Parts: sequence; C-alpha cells; structure tokens
Amino acid sequence: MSVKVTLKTIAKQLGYSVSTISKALNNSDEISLQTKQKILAYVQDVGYQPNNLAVSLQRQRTMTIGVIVPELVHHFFSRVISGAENFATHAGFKLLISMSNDEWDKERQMTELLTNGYVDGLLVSVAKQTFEKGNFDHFSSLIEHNFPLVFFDRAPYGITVDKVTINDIEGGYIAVKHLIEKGAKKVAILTTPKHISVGADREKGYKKALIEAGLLPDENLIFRIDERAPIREQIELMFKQKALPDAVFAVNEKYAALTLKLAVQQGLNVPDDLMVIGFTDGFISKSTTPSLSTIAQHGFEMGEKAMEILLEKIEDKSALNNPKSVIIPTNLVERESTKKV
Amino acid sequence: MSVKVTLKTIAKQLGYSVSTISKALNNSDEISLQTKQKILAYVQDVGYQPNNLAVSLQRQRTMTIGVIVPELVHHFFSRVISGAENFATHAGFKLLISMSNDEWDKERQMTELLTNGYVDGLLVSVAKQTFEKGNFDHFSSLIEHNFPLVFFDRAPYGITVDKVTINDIEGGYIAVKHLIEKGAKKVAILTTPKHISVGADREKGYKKALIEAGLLPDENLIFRIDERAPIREQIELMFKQKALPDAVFAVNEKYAALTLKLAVQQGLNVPDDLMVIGFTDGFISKSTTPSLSTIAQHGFEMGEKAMEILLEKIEDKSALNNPKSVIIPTNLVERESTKKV
DNA sequence: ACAATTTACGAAAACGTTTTCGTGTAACAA
DNA sequence: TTGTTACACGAAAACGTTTTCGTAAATTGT
Repeated sequence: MSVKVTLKTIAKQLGYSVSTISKALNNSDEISLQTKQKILAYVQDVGYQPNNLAVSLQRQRTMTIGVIVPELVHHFFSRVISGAENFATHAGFKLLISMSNDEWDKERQMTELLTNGYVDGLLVSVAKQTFEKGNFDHFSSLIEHNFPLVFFDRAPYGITVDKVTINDIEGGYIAVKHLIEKGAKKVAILTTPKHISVGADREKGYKKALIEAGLLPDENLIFRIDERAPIREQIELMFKQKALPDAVFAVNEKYAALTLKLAVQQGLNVPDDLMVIGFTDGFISKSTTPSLSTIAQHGFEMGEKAMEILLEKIEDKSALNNPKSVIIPTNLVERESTKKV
Repeated sequence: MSVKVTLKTIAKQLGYSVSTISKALNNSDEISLQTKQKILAYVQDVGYQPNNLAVSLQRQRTMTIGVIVPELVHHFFSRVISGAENFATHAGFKLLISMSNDEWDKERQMTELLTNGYVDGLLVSVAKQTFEKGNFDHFSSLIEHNFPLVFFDRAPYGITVDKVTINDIEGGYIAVKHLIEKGAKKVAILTTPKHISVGADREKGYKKALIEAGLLPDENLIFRIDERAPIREQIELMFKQKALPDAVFAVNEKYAALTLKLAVQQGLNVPDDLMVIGFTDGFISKSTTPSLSTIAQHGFEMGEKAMEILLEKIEDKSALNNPKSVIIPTNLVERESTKKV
C-alpha cells in the first residue's frame, strides 16, 4: 500500500519547501530551471497527482460544469450534452453529468451536491416531478445567490431565468400543419399530462394548426399518456374508437414508434390509412419501417448555446442582471410515415 | 450580491466560535440544546450550505462514486447506471457520471479528474479507442495505488482487475444456436472490429454454435463494421452477396434494427426469408415491426453487482487482494424476427 | 568596493471545514 | 469548605493546495 504522495511529502524528500514544489509544478519563473527539472523528474517518477479538492478550494474555481438531466437514454438529451461538452471543452471546462430520474428530491439533492463546491456553473433540464410539485425553491435560492445557472429544454415557470428552449408551440404547429397539408381531416394527438410544459405547448401548436385549417379540436382525439401506467394500453385506446383518426401527432419518439407498431398490428397501412409524425429526430425514427416523419430539435446546438450563455455568466458576473431566453428553431423532417401521394 | 455565508461569518454574527457552529450543525452533544436551536434557526434563515470541497478535504471521504461510460445513449449503459445508482443510494452514496465518448484521452482525463479527490471509488466501462491503443496506464496506476476501481461490461485485458461482465461468448452461442434450431443453414454475423472484446467474444460464440451444428464458419459471412464509415452502406454489402444468408446475428441493437429495415426494403420477408437476432433488450427491439429477438443483458443487475463489489472494496481495503470477476447471465428473448413456423 | 538590483527560495496565511484537546464555570459529593 | 465531575464552549491543528510577502545570496552597475 503506497502512501499518498502530496506536496508535503515531496518537499520533505527533496529538501525543498512546499511552496517551492508548488511553484515549480506550476512553472513559475521564480524557480530556477535546474530545480524545476529536478522536481519534475521526481514528480514524474512517483506519479504525483494534485488533489483537485484542495486546488479548487484554494482557487475558488473548479473549471467544471454540472449538467442535470431528467433521463440519460433520450437521444435528445445526450445530443444536448454532447453540444454542451463540445463548447465547454474548448473553453477548458470539464463536464460532470447527473440525472434526476425525473424525481424532485433527487434533482434537489444533486443540485446541492454540485453547486456546493464541485462546479462553477450548472445546466439543468427540470424533472417532471418538479413541475408536478411546482416547487422550484432549490433553483430560486441559487439564483438569489447569483450562482451561474442556465436551463435548457424544460425551464421552471413563474421565475425569470436564463434558458434556451425550443419553440414547442411552433413545433407542434408545424407537425400538424404538415399532416393537414397531406390531407388529414381527423388528427389525433398523443401527449403528456398538462403540467409538463413541453407537452402542453406542443398541444397548443396542434390546436392552433387545426383551427387555422378550419378543423375543430376534439377532446376525444386528445390522449394524455400517464407514464405511471402501461403506455401501450393507453395508445391502444385510440384504436378502439368508433371512428379512427386518419393521422396522429405523437409528442415524442417513443409514442410515435409505439403508435406505428400498433397501427401495423391492426392491419392499417401507414401512411395510407394513418399518418404518423413524432418529435425528436433520433435513431428510432430512422430505423422503423416505414421511417417516421418528425420534428427535429437540434439538441447539439441547444447544448452549445446553453453552455455559451453559462460561461458568459461565469466569466462576467455582471451579466447576471438581464436573463437571456434563447429559442432554437425546429424543423420538419419528412419521411415515409407521412409520405402520401 | 449576497456575500457567501460560511461557518466563519455565522460565528461572527452569532458571537460563537467556528467550532461551536460546526458542532451544533453536526448535532454534537457537546453543545447545549438552546445554542443548537439558536444556531439552527439562524442557519436556516440565511440558507447556509456547507462547502462540499472543504468537508471532503477534511473528512478524506466524499461519499460519491464516479461512473465512466463510453456513451450515454445506449439503453444498456443507462440500465447499468440505474442499477448502480440504486445500490449506491441505499448505502448513502451519490453518483457522478461522465462519458468518455469512446475516446482514450477523454477517458484518461475524466478518471484523473474524478479520482483526484472527487470520488471515493470508480466504476468504468472502457472506451473503444482505449482497446485500440491497448494503453491502460491510467487504470493500472490507480490499481497500484489501491484506489477502489471496478470495471463493468468492457474490462481491460492483460491486467487482473475486479470486473462484472456478461459471458459474451455464451450470449453469441445462444443467439446463433437459436437461429440454427429455427432452421437457419447460412447465418451471417454483423460484428465489430476484432479489438473490441465484446464483439470478438460474441463472434467466438457464433463460430462455436456453427461448428457444433456441423456448419463451417465462412469468412464471407462475417461483416466487421467500422463505425468511422457509414454503417448502412456496410450492411448493404451483405445484401449484395451472390447467395444471401438466411439468418443474421447482429452484435448490437443498432445493427439489428438497421438490418431489419434494409431487409424489408429489399423486399425480403422477416423472418421467412431472413431471420434477424440482436443483442441488448432495449426499446428499439420491442418497437420494430416485426419485433426483434435478442439476447437480454440485464444491465440493471450488472450495475447493482458492480456497485456492491466497489462499496465492499471501499469499506474494507484489505479485500483488495483478491480481484473478483463476476459474470451476469444472459438469456434469449424470442420475438417475431425469428418466429418461423 | 559599495550600493542597487535581481534571483531563488521559504514562511505563513488562506480556502472552509472537522476534530482533538484544553479550560473555565457550574453542579455535585463529602 | 474543598475536591471531583460534568457541561459548554473555544483554540488550534489538520486536510492539500496556492499565493503574497519577505529576504538572503548572487549579480550587476559605477
């Protein structure tokens, strides 16, 4: 069991003071070339690594950014993380990721862990349960203390914050307008419970497109999925309706893929009998047969932009006064599931 | 801009010493009930949060575990993380996740960041590029210094380490044996380059099953995908062969889904003309039409087990002598893509 | 040869905690 | 009363760094 090697032990071994060792390792010009080399050689030999805790504590800076996402498996979130990381790396920052599991308490716990010393700034997409509770205290106290914080995709409501999101209303609108242009007369929506803002907004866009086309939104065509129950069964309800819809807008990739599968099982032809469009352009949408039309969210750019804003706030704390709200545009990706005529 | 509140500022405000404040907050019985209450009340009021860096530095313990995965999007990895987190939470530990992006340098950088103070132990699944380079120095130096480290799924070769993996040879064997039992005579494999051990092992299982059934492995039926080039085109090569295979074993979910899609595009009926089986039981396999048979890996249990071993090592450093190697069993999940007759 | 400057290093404080040890006062026993 | 014990708190060291400041010795200038 090798004993831990610190500046102190090195200093003792080499007969220098701790400060000399530290300066030599930081390449200070207060130290002569010879001693630097001697120290460097020894340090290499014993494989010394500085203790990050001590360094950060002293420097009052960690050069790392925390990211909290609700879930990791989502293609979209992982794209955001990649974008954020890309930007951060170029600025010399590292990333520490953690997931809230869409739970309020875990989210609270992780933001406290990270913000009390581990990171210089935080990027977060808030948990579903947090929206349900409507309790954003763990964030507002950070904001009060001027801790650099930027939200992405899912931001708290009721408090003004820096955020980069997509225009979900517009995304929903574009999707449904596309369906209508392709001839749909009766379009259903598979969405989330109302308290999830992204789902609610996409639903608003859905209604807007319907009304604009002179179609009346019909509550019987709106299916709000409760993820605590089996999803498949809830989607099946749609197929049990007396008059089937001729198109469906699913607010995420998972619902879209499931709808597609169930439709085929029912003997329906997609897109001829039923058109399907999803949200998020991940691997799933490309790999189904027929492939799924969808609204692309550009997570990578969202991550980059969010990180850019965050680093600005870190560099220049005075920029904290005017919260920024950036919107990343979406766009339609047309594939086979809506390619009618 | 509220000034940062520390033990020192609290002490000054309340007229106590720093040590008294600290003890009160840690509920030491050296402090009278009255003063505790007074201090508690004040602390609540100003919203004091201890600095984790300082606490960890002093305690020489962080109560957090680092996890390094190659990628986040994979369903399998995120299941492992969930399992690990589940176990860790019960033991009072938190998780910090980071991804190597399958790059050697990023992997090295993150292990150094995490192990130099941030975490008490590390769980890692090694990056593809690390296998290519064959350079595991960043891990062996940790092992030399007795830092608690456990690998999962992808472990380094050439050095003995604690690890929990699946039996990839067996998994490949089971998959191919299933295809043969269903009547396949000419089974192709879509695998990774040879240096990726999981791919190589599944290929071994593939060959074993073939030989056992009296079929000769044919190099023309082995397709090693290079992910730096377009994957789709490489799979299409398989369909351009003079004599098509009647079954294919894809070593991961992505390749399987793509194969399925391309087969349908070629006008082939799956499973009648071509059977397909994948690896990893994620959302994709369930949502395709036809749904994909696959080998389930049980990532959640792998994560739990890996964490269990890691925490044991942390608690009892003497257990470091005999590295453990645990194997999580796999099993066949039969779905439509192989359901012939 | 002497002052002025530069060079090369060390002492000590600081970052924010925890913890060991010491100590003055109050309460108790004899 | 005096001696003992318990109580409630403070001083200071420690965790492993960085950084400011001070200062001998070496170098330079005249």
